[in-house]
Amino acid sequence: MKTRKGEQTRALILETALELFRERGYDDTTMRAIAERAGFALGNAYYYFGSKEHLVQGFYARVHRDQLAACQPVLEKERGLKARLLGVLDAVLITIEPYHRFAGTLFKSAADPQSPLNPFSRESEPVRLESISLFAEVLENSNVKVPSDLKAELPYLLWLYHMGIVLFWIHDNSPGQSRTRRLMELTADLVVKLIKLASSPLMRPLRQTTLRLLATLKE
Amino acid sequence: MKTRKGEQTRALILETALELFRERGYDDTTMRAIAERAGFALGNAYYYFGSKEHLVQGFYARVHRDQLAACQPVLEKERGLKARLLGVLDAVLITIEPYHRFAGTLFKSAADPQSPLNPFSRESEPVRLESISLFAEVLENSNVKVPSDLKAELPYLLWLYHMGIVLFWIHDNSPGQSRTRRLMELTADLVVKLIKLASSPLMRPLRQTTLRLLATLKE
DNA sequence: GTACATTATTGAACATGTTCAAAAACTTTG
DNA sequence: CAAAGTTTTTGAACATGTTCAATAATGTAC
Repeated sequence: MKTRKGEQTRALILETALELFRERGYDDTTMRAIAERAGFALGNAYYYFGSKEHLVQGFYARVHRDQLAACQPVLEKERGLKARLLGVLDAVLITIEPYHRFAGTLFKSAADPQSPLNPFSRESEPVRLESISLFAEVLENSNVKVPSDLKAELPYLLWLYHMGIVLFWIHDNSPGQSRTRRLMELTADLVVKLIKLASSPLMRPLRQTTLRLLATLKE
Repeated sequence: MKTRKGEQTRALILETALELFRERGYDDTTMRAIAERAGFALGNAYYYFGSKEHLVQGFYARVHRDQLAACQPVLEKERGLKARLLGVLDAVLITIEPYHRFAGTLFKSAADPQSPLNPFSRESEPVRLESISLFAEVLENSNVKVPSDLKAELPYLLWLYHMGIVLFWIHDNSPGQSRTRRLMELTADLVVKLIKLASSPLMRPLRQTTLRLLATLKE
């Protein structure tokens, strides 16, 4: 039956939750507070979201949507790899910025291999794949040529790199997370140089060894 | 006053906790169960350990002590860097093996920047510094020569590498965590080769750039 | 040994995530 | 529209981490 009424309540609960997450962080946002502000009984929140953590999956999806939108202009205009990469990273940081306080305690659960919030988990797969394909896009329409063996794995590697930046951002307490931005600039440059270096025919043997290692890791 | 009685109770509670962690994992070990099996009232556990997480600091200290002991023979005998490195990694894996189930849910908290369990936190500093100095030892008495600029940072980098291995181990559900052992072999070889490569005078400029980046990251 | 101080221990209370059976609201069917 | 079925909502109950004031045990000083 899945009526419109349900969808509305569901959306309202998620909105309220994100609002409270921004205001007080994860731990200090109680399920009771969410239910109360949304105007429902406690149990109702659990009808739509199986647990507090499931609310965070909603957060992921929401944030990814906003990131896509935020980096579109740059990806349409720019062709240089570094500029495109920075465009995406910039979009990511801008989108998650209001949630900095929230992100710390969130990553609690995210690091647990059993948790559905883990970026490598099956539950996170949809968002993860979408995110990886965004980096494929970054690469695809840039003016940098990479050999096909590397090209296949590079989007995933760039996604990993981007996760590293986000991890650093979480720990970054400098005003406005300025250190993360510095890191972003420095490493983006390095990453692009490294890609060009690794693409050289001279590097083929080392490149293939490394790619094989990577394949082993991914099962 | 800090009498012997107190120390005994404290030790008993920690022992019981580790026992239960091994048996049922972290989440399924309730503070009540620990208190009950140790033969005390619930509140008493909190007299000695401020929270459930504080019990984990006890786990860290204990495990580090065992690791030191386990790798001592290899460090006294071997001089080759790869063998010494593998000796330590092997000791680490052997020591934490009974806690594999526990480690997953544990790293929940460990990833939270605010949590005292975070390996980078101030509370973890004592154990962290001891662990880093173990890698200094690995390097110091090996037969590999590294330039002094690199030598200063290398123990920390090796510690990071070792944390990466442990992180992989946590996620590794292959029987006996055999994939982690394969990864260990492969990467230890790579790491040693990389160290030798980075030590070459030709690599000085790139090495220094990278070290400067690292310094920036560490504040 | 008695009085005092410190350390250990208890048990009850509280907050919060989660579950669930029952009630209410809504939709479909005849 | 009434009956039957489905979705939504409620409120009370439960488990567990945590706190705290009260009590017991232990040590110290005279």
